[in-house]
Amino acid sequence: MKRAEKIFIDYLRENGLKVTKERLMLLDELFNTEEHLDADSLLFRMRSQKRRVSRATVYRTLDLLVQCGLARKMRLGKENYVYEKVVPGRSHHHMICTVTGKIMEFWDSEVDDRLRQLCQEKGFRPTYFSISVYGLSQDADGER
Amino acid sequence: MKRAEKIFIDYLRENGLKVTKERLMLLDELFNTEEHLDADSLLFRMRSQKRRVSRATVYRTLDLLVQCGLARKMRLGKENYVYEKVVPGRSHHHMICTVTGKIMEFWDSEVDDRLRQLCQEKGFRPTYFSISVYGLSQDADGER
DNA sequence: GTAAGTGCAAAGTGTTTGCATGGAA
DNA sequence: TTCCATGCAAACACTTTGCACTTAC
Repeated sequence: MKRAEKIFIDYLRENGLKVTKERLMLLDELFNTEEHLDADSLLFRMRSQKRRVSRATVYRTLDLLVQCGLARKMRLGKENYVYEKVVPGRSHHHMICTVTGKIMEFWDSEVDDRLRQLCQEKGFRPTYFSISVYGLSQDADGER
Repeated sequence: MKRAEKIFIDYLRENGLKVTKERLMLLDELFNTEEHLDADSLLFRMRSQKRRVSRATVYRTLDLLVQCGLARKMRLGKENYVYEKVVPGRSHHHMICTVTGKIMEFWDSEVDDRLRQLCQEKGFRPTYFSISVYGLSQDADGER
């Protein structure tokens, strides 16, 4: 069994919740994509594989995945929420191209360390940092 | 006339738009508050001063203010958009307390410089950085 | 006088919820 | 057999839009 699946199942059992095929299918789908997904894209991906779930279940399951730490829920400048799997040791930030919509991930310990230091100076206890850099990716230049 | 008002009026004239009392009142109100406002709070502040405008006009005017660079539109983890005035030389990021909802501003050239450098390495041309640090502010500790 | 702005209410959007039915434990 | 989960549709919260009337220019 995959690591994430174990975490999810343990979480469900510990909380008196049920392990359903819908929940496992959604977990699987989220972890099989590298991209950031919104609820609708996830729903569409499920349907294109004939793994039928309702939109409500998608939202409810994504919530659970966030609660047990397997997913992250964000807004990246769009109107809707996007979700991404959480992989330990793979924390990262985003560069978002305002022309193509493309999202690049990056991470840098120097930035994170400095932010942590600033928090300490202000007496703020950080849970997590969300950095979104908006601008133009290389491939967008031609399209302007 | 205040700097922001001049910018706004110039922008309107240049674009064949009209300078209305509603638009000026809203600009004034936004620039008279230090906080981040959502459309409804702004509407409420206007009403409490008997400066009557409709909700639609609030949204439409905030849009204009964003377009002419006098306001910034963001999501800070909440469901709705918040707006803040843009004051030159006062760019900043946010620390958001997940318990009290309190928002602190901060700015640090070291972080910004490092981010700019990272962008350059990736061939990304940044327009702006949005950093949201979520966590607990000092006054939230007692409430847990 | 004319084009643009306003307020209102209706329509949109993305997300959440109530309820009857279905399914895991 | 007992709750919990699901699917559906209705409800929601916030934002945008169409339209008749008003106002800046």
